[in-house]
Amino acid sequence: MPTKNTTFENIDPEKRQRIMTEATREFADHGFHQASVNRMVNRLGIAKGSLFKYFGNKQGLLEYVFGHAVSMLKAPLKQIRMETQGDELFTRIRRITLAGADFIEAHPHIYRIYLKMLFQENFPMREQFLKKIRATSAKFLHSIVREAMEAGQLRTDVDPDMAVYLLDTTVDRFLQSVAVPFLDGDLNLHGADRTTIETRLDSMLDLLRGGLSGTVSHD
Amino acid sequence: MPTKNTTFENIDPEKRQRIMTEATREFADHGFHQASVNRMVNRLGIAKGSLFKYFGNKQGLLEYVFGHAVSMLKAPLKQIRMETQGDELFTRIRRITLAGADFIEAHPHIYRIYLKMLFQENFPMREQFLKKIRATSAKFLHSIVREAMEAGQLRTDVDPDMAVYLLDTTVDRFLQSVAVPFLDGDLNLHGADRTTIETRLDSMLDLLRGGLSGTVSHD
Amino acid sequence: MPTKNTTFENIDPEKRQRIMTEATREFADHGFHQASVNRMVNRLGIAKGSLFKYFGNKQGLLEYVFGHAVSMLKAPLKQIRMETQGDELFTRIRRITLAGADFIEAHPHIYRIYLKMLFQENFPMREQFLKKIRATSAKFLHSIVREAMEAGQLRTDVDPDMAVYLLDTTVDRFLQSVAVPFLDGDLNLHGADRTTIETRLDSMLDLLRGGLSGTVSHD
Amino acid sequence: MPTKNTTFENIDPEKRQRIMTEATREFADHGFHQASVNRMVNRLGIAKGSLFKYFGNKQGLLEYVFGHAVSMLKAPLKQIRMETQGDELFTRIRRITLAGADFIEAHPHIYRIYLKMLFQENFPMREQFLKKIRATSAKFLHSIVREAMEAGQLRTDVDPDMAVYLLDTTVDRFLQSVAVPFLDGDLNLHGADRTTIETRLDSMLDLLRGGLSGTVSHD
DNA sequence: TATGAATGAGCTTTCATTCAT
DNA sequence: GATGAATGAAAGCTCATTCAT
Repeated sequence: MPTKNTTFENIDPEKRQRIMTEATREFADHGFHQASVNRMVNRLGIAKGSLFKYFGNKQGLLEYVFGHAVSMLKAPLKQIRMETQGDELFTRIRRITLAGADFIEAHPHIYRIYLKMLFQENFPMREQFLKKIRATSAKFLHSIVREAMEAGQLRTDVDPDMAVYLLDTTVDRFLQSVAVPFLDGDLNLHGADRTTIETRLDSMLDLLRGGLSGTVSHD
Repeated sequence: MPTKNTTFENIDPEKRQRIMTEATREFADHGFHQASVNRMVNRLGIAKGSLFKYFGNKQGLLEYVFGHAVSMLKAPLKQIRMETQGDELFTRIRRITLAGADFIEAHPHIYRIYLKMLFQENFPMREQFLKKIRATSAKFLHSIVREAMEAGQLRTDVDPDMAVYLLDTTVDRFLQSVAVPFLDGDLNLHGADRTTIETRLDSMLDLLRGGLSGTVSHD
Repeated sequence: MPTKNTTFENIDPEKRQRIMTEATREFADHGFHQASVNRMVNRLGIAKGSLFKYFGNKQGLLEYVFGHAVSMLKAPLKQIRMETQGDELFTRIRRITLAGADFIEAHPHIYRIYLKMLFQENFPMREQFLKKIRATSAKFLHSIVREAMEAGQLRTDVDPDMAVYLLDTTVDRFLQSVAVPFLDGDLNLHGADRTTIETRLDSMLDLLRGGLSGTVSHD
Repeated sequence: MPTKNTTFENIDPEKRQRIMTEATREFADHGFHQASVNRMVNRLGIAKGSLFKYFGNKQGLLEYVFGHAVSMLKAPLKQIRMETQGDELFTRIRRITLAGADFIEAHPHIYRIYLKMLFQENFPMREQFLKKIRATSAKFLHSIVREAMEAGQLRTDVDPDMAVYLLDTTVDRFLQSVAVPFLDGDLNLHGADRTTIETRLDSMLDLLRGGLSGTVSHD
């Protein structure tokens, strides 16, 4: 969540929006250390001192951007959880994944910051940020897996942790495939249109459903 | 593969090895732009000019390091392909995944460079490097999927591209879970011992096998 | 003396006092150039623009602070001069020195500003300020030395200027020893209690009396 | 003493000298925080990076300058101590003071750095530097006071610590009077010629001798 | 061939001061 | 009269790269 910051909160909302957009883009393009405050203020056409007045330092800006991003994620996530209450497990996963794809399309920079943070160990606040994100995600998946087990939609011999992990992995990597080139194999998911994405996702979930819920041949 | 580089190839092999190790570590720790040639030469105790004589510039060094890494990957990969010729699909996948885990444990820096490259768009040579790697991996998986289909180990209605994608995804993300914190959920794969890794992998492949090859309940 | 400054003189006296205290502290801690107007207004919780309205610029603030300090010095100095009228030379010096130590204890920041000004050549208004202070001090000492000579309390062959210088030096350095570490040798004057200070001062003046008056009291 | 610094020690001695002179001047003029590395390199006509290569950072430069200054002080101090072995106390003090005045005239910047350090609490390394200097000075004075007492040149009832303090004070302040305006009263010691300095010093020591030794020479 | 001193553009950050509200 | 957002020059410091020795 945003740091208490009276100056930044008091300026013209349109300007505020431009700064957030530009900063998000810069961090998405370059990560933290390689992001340049100079570049940002030059592109924004504002004074360098202003940015430091708003956020204290470069890391403060990052934290604000991150807080802003998280706050944008919360609303749609909560809505989906409620809307799919009672639905079958894979229907829910499908909805979540597509919502993720929509979010990535609407806010590609935010997702790229998240990916950079995952694989750049010296990203500031990395541990705190990632812990929070992964915990939220894990709690969510655990709850829907539990509900699915109680509804008899999952094989009883499946370790719930493993099920959560597999679903997480699949959803996560699917979204990476949509957002990042080189990770989508011959499925051409990167930058694909919505129809293609849905079709591919359905195929994939179908295969997963076989393992998680189906009768297993080698029993 | 290594750039043609007569000067570097002619120096004392031990020194050559130390330089490769140090450079690999630096790039793994800091990515490309944030890696510091100063730090490398200080730690190595060699002259800065030497490094530039050998590799022209920082990017040249990276390319050499990358070529060196790829050459180290080829041998074990080839060996596994041959050793598992004729084995069942999931047995082969299992072998490949465990070989990957071994490689990561033996050469953690190389794997971290690869991960950094995946998600840092401004990594030099990124496109070329990743295309080559993913192509190799895809070709390999396609060939064993085809062999599995011909041997009747896969449902006939499964799209081969989708099967390759799903296997790739699963193996890839499993290895990330072993190497990177925050990606292993409650399975505690990160930094786990060999036994744990094997057990988890078996559970996971079991679930996948259900989907890819098993009798499907909703047929 | 305070610059004519109607705006500042008209504000709430308590606020005025807080500003003076904070500014004095800041200049005492950091000298002139290193003092930060930002820090002051942050600590005071007032608007930056207000300070500049009151004093024009940073130097104006310093001048006001200095004038304020001088005005606080005048009263006790005048009182001592009158109270010790007719007393023996060293009794007067003793009273003055102890009054100085009291002032330093009551207003440590003021004394530290004075010391900083002495040895920082680029302190604004330095020449004017120091000339005024030293002139006051010199005039005072000259008058009591003259009175002492007329009263036959000093050797007749002593150069009055030299006597003034020696007394000034001794008093001045004694006060520095009380206020600044590293200047008190093994006498431990820095931060000492009043009793210790008086004892040390008496010993010292005793030795000086021997040289200046030609009589050694303890023989 | 100078930090181990191979790069700086390897460059052209003349350039090295120019850098030391310029840096000493800058610190003498502006203290530490207000001293500008930019200004130094501009005046020197060298690259900014070079200075940081030599000394790591601004503080490293200061430490080197300080070490250099101390090393320049040691030789003459040692020589005087030996040359005046067996001389009468005040003869020794006289020699030391005049040597101090010579040093200040030859190296005015060094002395001004010392003064700045005394009264600027946030001078880096201040405690360590001052402790070392004052300890050396105190040890020296203690030894010659002890020798004087053993030779019967001091009143037996004088506290040796007090004698050391008084001598230290007097010498120290005399040197300040020579180096800094506003501290010399009507004696006009600041910037005075050697003859004037010697005459004033003799008068002053004469007065001190009266108090410390119990004999008044001019009676 | 190997060295390492020199470079200067670039970085993040601070600050006194101005002025529209 | 009070406010506080905006400014931009200057600060300390890092770095890949060059080149004379």
